[in-house]
Amino acid sequence: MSRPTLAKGYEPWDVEEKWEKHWEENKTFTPDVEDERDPYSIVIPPPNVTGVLHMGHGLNLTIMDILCRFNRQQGKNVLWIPGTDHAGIATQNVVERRLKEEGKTRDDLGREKFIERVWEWKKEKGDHILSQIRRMGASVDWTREAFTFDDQRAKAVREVFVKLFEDGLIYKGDYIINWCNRCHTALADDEVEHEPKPGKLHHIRYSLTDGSGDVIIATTRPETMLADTAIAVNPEDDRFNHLIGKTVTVPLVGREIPVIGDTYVDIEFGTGCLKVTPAHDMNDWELGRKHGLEVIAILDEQGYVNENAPEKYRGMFKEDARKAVMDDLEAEGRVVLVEDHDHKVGVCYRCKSVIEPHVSTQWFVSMKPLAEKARAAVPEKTQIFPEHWTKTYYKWLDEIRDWCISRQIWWGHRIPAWTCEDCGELIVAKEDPTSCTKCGGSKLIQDEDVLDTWFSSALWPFSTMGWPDDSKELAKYYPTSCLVTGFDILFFWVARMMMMGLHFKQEVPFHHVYIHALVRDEHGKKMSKSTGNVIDPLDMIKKYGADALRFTLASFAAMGRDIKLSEQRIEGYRHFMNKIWNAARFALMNLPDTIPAVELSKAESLADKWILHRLEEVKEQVKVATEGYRFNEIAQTLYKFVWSEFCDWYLEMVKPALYGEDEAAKNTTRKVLWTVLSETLILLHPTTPFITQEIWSALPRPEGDDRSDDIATLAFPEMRPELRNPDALAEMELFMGVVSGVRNIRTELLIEPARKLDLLVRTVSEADKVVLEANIDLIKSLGRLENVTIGADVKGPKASGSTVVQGNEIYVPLEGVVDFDAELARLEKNIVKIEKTRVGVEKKLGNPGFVNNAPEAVVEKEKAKLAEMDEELAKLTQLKERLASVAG
RNA sequence: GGGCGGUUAGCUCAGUUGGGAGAGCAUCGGCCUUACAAGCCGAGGGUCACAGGUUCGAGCCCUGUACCGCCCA
Repeated sequence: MSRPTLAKGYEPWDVEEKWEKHWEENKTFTPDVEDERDPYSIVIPPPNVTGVLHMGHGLNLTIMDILCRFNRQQGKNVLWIPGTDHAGIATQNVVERRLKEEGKTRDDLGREKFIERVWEWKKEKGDHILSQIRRMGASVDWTREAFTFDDQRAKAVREVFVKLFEDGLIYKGDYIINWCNRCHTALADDEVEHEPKPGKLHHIRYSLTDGSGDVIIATTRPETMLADTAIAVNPEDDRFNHLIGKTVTVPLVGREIPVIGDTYVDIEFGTGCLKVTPAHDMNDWELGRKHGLEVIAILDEQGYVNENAPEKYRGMFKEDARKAVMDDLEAEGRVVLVEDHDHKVGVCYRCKSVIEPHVSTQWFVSMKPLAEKARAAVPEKTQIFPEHWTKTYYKWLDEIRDWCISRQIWWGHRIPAWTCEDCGELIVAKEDPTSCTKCGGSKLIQDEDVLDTWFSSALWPFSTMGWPDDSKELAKYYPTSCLVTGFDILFFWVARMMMMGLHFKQEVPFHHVYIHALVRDEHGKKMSKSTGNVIDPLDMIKKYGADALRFTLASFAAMGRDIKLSEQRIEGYRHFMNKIWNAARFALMNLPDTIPAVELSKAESLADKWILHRLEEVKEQVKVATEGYRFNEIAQTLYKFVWSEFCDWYLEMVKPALYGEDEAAKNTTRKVLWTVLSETLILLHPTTPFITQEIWSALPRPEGDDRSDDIATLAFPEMRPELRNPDALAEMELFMGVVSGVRNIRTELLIEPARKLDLLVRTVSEADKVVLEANIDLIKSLGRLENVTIGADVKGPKASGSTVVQGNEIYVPLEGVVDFDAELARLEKNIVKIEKTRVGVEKKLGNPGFVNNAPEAVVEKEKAKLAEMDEELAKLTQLKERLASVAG
């Protein structure tokens, strides 16, 4: 078949689109469930269906894709399930905003029509993010795409709700919840974010009912005093503990309330006296429950004062009520002090409006029994990486409160609970009931509320595999191998999946959890639209290609650190893509249509032996790094190998052989070049799938190599321990040292690069002499040299640029070429440099503690180092003196 | 207030059982050397936040301090 030729520079756009389509159309990543090989499975953290791809998704997808592609290479049966999340509140908000543009509200449409509108919107716009996932190159199985609100997932949700209800783990009750006035819904504790806001601390005087004095309390929310049902002091506070048991009168209201004692009260804070308002503060609610206090709510669901407050304030919005209350207190002379006080205010994680604690009837899941099992499973059944997140996971589970799962919105799984209008029976059922199970009546009213989106997300690892139905997928791929996510949803999501997995599958949902960093901007700020510092992954893909973006993200993904992304880095790695591309172009220009069948062990040239040795090391390093989730190490290892070794040295060294007449040597090198390139492509493939695929498909093969043109299906390169060759590594170091030495002399003495120089090497050993002589032509070409003389008795002219490489003296004759002062200075610089490190080593060896206690190998190494430096110093000094005698 | 993480070159960051401080970018100098100027060759640059401790030896382990960030109350 004819193979494509490569363009001069790498143009990612067409290439990426081509392979993305190819993979999806060929179902390359749809695994065979019947396949007997070991499974490896991942479920995608479903992005909001309303969302657009951001850098966090980019990182998340890159990491999962590296893992999936790598495990395919390892011969695993890999399943990666994609999908989206119906994002109840967020999605409803989006559609409501659209309606508003038409001048309508959701109530104008009614529940049924409104939900139809949301589905329409979802079809039209909602799947946008899925195409963005495709652009990242994610090797997901598109045939198994799931949605948290589709029919199969709805079935799972009902099953779970009913089962939990029957197990007594779901209940309905009055509780103080976080209420978003704007979204008109309850929020779970962890859906509330805390933002620092400037505020005031108001000191207000209450009078003891018995007339024996006053109590001054401090509050940030004076309007809630209308709902006070107690005053609390710390029983250890000698200033106030004598008040416990007395009563005070609430100003403006006239209600008589008790003074209670509780160590919860912070003696240092404010006045040391706390007003207790169970209906409007989370902590006060707890306090109220503990002390059996009355609960009086004076604000309604929209934030207006209700009929439980004195008539004067009714109908006022809370902010206005605050002002009115303060004015009236002022008039009564009860305001003692108002001071500035910055405090943290809870805001809705969706709309950022201030959260109002609110007492209402909601549905809850009892967390304690579920949490205990989820806690116990880590780290025995599920390990968290990096490990330190385990502690945070425990802490949250230990302090967990019941989970409020009802939401007062329309877009979501409606709670499968019905009330019989005739007898009041509550029916919870998987199938919609037609008649009351108790009285047989047919007037059944379904609960208006829907479930928290995270309720369905919590089932994701098994609901995506067809649960509650029996499925081959569940048998094969559950538990999943690894969950990859950011720490911001460790609680929202990960812990709850653990609970649900353990409760319903009796097994953890994943063996590993890899927590990756948050992506921030280059100054460490969280990227947000309002700050305007968002780096859009799609923009980056358009500019630099998906591979460059992926490689950048991988190279930044060191464990346990935030990522500060800058566009410059992406640009830098795009250059790397181009480097790979051009190395491949070079190879293609110099490889025949059929790669010669030469045994790699027959490779004789230093370059071949060395690069094969390095390739073995790199294969091992990449494998170990990937297995250890050290993605930055994968990137670093490959970058260095490809650029600094393969391109900078190997390709330069094989040019003469490839251009030469010696057919045997040429064929060996062709085979080695092809091997190193093709295996490196496979190693790079999980990180940069597109460019490696494109090159691979253009690459010729040896006779009998019938591997697929699709690099995504190839196995990890086999390890060839017999090609490891430490001698070649050492010889190469000598070779590179000599070439670099010459180059250094040339550049530092400002000799024109084009000018041919001579070189004399006085070798220190026969072995070194053999190595250098064997590669004399390469030394000439890489050093731009004319005549090279190597030998133990070589005498360099005094007027030379010179240096010492592993004891071998290097002379570049410079008579008439250079100014001697510059060379003297250069030698001196080298001497000083070595002397500096010598001092440290000498000191170390002079310390008996070191010589006696350190491992012998370490001591020997230091001794050898000292000897080498001494030799080098002696020679350099001699060279300097010789030159000085001529120059003088 | 409690918990967690961070502090290494001008910038962004590596540094895995404690044993010669590294990379990329940026900077400086020189090159269109026939795969690549998105490139090549070379150079400069660091009291590893601070103070103690353990050790023959600490960027790494322990204690404390300062500053920055995040989470929770």
